[in-house]
Amino acid sequence: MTSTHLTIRDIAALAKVSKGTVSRVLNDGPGVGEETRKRVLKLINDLDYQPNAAAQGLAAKRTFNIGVIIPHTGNYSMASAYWPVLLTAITEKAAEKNFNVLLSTARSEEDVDSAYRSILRGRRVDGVIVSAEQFGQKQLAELLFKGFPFVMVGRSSFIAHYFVDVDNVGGAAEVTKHLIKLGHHNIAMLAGPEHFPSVIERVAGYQATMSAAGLKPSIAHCSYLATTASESVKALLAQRPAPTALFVAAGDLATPAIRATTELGLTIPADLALVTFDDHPFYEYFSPPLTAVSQPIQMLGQAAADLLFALIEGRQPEMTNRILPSKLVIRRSCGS
Amino acid sequence: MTSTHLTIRDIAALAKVSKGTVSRVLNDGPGVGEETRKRVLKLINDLDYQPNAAAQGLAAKRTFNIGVIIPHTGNYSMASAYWPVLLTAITEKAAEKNFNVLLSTARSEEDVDSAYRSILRGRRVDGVIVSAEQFGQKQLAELLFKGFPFVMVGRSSFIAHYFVDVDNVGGAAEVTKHLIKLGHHNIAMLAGPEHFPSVIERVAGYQATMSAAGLKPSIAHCSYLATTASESVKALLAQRPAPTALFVAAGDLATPAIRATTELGLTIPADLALVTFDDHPFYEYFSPPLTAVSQPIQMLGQAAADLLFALIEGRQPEMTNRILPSKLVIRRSCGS
DNA sequence: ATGAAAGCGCTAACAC
DNA sequence: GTGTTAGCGCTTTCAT
Repeated sequence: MTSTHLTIRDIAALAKVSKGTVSRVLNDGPGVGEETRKRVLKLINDLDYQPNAAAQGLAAKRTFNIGVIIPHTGNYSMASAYWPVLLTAITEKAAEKNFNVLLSTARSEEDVDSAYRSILRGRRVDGVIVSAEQFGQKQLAELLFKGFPFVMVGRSSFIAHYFVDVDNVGGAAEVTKHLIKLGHHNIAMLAGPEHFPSVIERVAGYQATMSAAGLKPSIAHCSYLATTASESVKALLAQRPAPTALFVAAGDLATPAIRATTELGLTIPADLALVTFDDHPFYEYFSPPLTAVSQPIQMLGQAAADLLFALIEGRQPEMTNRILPSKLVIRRSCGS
Repeated sequence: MTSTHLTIRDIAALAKVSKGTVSRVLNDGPGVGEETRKRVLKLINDLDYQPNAAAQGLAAKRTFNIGVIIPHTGNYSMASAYWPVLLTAITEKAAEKNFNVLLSTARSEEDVDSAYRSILRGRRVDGVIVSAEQFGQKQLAELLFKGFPFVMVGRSSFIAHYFVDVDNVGGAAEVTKHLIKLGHHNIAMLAGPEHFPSVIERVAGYQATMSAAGLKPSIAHCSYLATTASESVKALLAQRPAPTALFVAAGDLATPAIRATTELGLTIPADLALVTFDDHPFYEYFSPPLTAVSQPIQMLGQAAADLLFALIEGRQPEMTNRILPSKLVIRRSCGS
């Protein structure tokens, strides 16, 4: 940036007013005559003047940036449309408010911490949207303690705060009911890591529905790594009587599960009905097309951003959270 | 943020040195005694002090942020793994350098302009990575004129500058050769909008290979909208003699093309061999599994970031661009 | 309604 | 090697 930039001084001089007045115009503040306001505004537009963000931030103690911290367990999860869509929705909401989005991808607990330090401690953002499951308890507690605006996507198990989430219990229950209605009695569930809230909720929805139908639940937990997922599926399917249906309760687990069934020589849906959580535009083209629980990802992002901006602007949100309904998209893998 | 923050003053006072010395320590500058450096560093660590980014930015004229402007033509392109993977690669490279990533998603020319204004004119970033195809000519020219560090992902047709790109010509040629080797003579190509450099290059690779083999090229251009893509495919396949192979030269066009063939009652690969550009982890599970040109997306992101940081740090990059090879991933849709 | 002036928390000369 | 000081470009009292 060699060229000398326009500053508020320049505008003030050209408009023959003080910097203070220009600042008032800039911030739509009161106490400026209609006459002068117009004159200053015209100058700003004509010269394409943009205030220096750092200077504004330093003086006014706000950055007009929001932070978004997203986890990515390996490259694989990038195959999912979840994060990109969420991020886009958030970015668009932010743009409406003239906010920018500062992104941090966190691969590990360590990354989470460094993201936290760099973004939050350096006061680069006015608020932050975080993934509950991956964000450390310690950092979360500090945010809460400091009263720093933040909202979680997905509820946290250890902290009560603002969050948005899909109705995991309802979604899982719907899947289970559908499978039962199709005549299945032995319905197995492949779930993610045990302590994750979303996992706990999906398990709860499944278990409650199974019990209500007098059926015996059968659950395997696994990490989000493809190999452990495949192993878990094989273990589930080795049980006797063999499950005739499999509920894959996490998006990243769908293809590993399919691979495992293929390796086992099973055909979907003839030998095994399969339903997965979190839909994807490509599932329609799978062999067979995948029945999936569609999450309102875009709405989750918008809701998270709305909540955050309410917090940032000091408005007390009416609700401390938003639980959005999922929708079961029935294709062929469940055998209907 | 109610709690009062630690500043450089506090550290200076506690260490019984001046702010200047603390600043030197902070920036690994010379002229600080080993003794004092240690003492200050310990204080910084113990108190978990983080300098205020706005103040640093204002004083030093650098932000430690880089901007990334990504286009998204509708929600659909978010199904592709392209942007998420690119973004992740960039973010990780940035994290290594202790830079943050400021994200702008641009849906339209208008968005591009507002992203530009807000990010660049406000001097919120030290450099920017942009998608050539979507970034306006005017803004690009201004960046160049000002000597502002930026690199493009995908080459621009109207501006010569630093960029990274996949070998579009080579990738398209490889696809075409493969199809010819499989015995096809009537190979049609579905390409994106005519004026996009990536499209032009892929068309060139296809045409050259067809001509060299004495075959007649047959190309349909379409927008990235699913409906126009489907129509173009139908038009291509209505030609006589009918094409026996279809080269879909853009990732976003693959599923619309498949849908069109299905609607036409054609079976892949029996009636029509199909190959697409830009691979996706899910293609393996399609019916039939899709043969695709895999782009080194992660490496593109890393290369772009490397180039940008060289520019930001004032090092003259050895190369003005990086063209990375693609890889043809053969599955069943091409009939091999 | 407007101007003047005091910072915001840093960096970078420049002294010593 | 270390302290002092003058800004960086804004916002925000406080006068007028």
